Amino acid sequence: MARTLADRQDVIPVLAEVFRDHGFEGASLSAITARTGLGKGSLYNFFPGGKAEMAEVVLAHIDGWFRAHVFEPLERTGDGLKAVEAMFQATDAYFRSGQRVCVVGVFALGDARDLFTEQVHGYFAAWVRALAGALVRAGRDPDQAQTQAEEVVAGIQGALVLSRALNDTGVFTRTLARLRRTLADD
Amino acid sequence: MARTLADRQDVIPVLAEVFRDHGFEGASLSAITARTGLGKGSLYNFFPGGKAEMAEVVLAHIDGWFRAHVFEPLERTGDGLKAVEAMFQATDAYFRSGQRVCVVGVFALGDARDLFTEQVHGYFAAWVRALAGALVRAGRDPDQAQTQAEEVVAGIQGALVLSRALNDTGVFTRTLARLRRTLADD
DNA sequence: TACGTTGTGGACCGATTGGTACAATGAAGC
DNA sequence: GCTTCATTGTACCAATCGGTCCACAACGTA
Repeated sequence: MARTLADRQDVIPVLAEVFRDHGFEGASLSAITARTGLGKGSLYNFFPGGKAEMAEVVLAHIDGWFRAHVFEPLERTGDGLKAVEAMFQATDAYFRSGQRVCVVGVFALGDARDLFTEQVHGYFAAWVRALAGALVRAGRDPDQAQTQAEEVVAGIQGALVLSRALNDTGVFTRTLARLRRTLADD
Repeated sequence: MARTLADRQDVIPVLAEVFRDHGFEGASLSAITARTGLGKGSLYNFFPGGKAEMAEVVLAHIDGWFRAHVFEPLERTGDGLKAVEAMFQATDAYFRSGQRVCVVGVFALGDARDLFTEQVHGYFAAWVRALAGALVRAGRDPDQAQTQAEEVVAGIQGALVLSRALNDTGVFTRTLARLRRTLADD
């Protein structure tokens, strides 16, 4: 029979979408096979640790994307407010204006949190910390920066839950607009 | 052997906690049996429609609690700001200051949303609508009321996600305090 | 061209799933 | 006290789960 020749790196974003759509438990190997086109021999060849390793790799991939596009720009852009604006743009793009949910958030609310405690914690802690740092560089005092960072990250997560529950991506868009204004005011 | 004699109404809150902790798919019948102490004969006697009916009953039960303690007080209390404050107190109590997550939010992010679309949508739509109504009675113009209601409900959901991810219920408490201030200002 | 290595797909495995069937037990009524 | 009915627990079912194993095919090298 004709065979797929695949590359591990190419599989990871597809895997991410399966976990995003279905959660950790809902993402069965048959759902993964259907979406990736790869049989178990290939999947276990790329990910000898099985499904848990697939999820770990997906979390690391997402963490890497956010590190490159959100956390490090927040940490390194001199102009704090510019950094924050870039964060909003990257986040809006990543979540496709509310059309896709946050895998880490999905994992946080389920049994997967117990399996991937450090990755889930680390992702959110890094985001809050990086954003607080940018706000401090924008002139906020540290306590206020921490409070606003928490508000923004929680606000984004909540908007994703509500958007999906109400089937209305406008909720996400309006929330980002409001959070932008919140941070612009001083 | 000794048998449990159970009442359907008593089982529902216990079922709710299983779905809250594990999500819809993660809540296997064996997990439900372990937590409720009931075998399948009893579970299927109470819930002939099986697991989907158990989840429906749980969602209806939660909806009923929120209707009684949150949505209707928001709709019926003449003093809009008093109603809002009561909502915050009830919500804080229900989520035990961030120690327990929102079943409906958990379902919203997973495959269960597709099974329980109307219940998930209805719960959040009712909450936003009731809160917006109270804010209008408190003197906000309707657009502002709607925006603030969305902000609060999304904020609560986001705080639950972040609290659980960071294993820090302080996030929830601080978020409620901030949302209270947001609504108190005019 | 032949042989060895690597990657693939899917059959098969034991375990668990949601659900069904039914025997046993307890309660209620006569 | 006996009979009937309701509730219970669990054996059993087919299906699916995550994972293992292996035959086969393709590719690379001598």
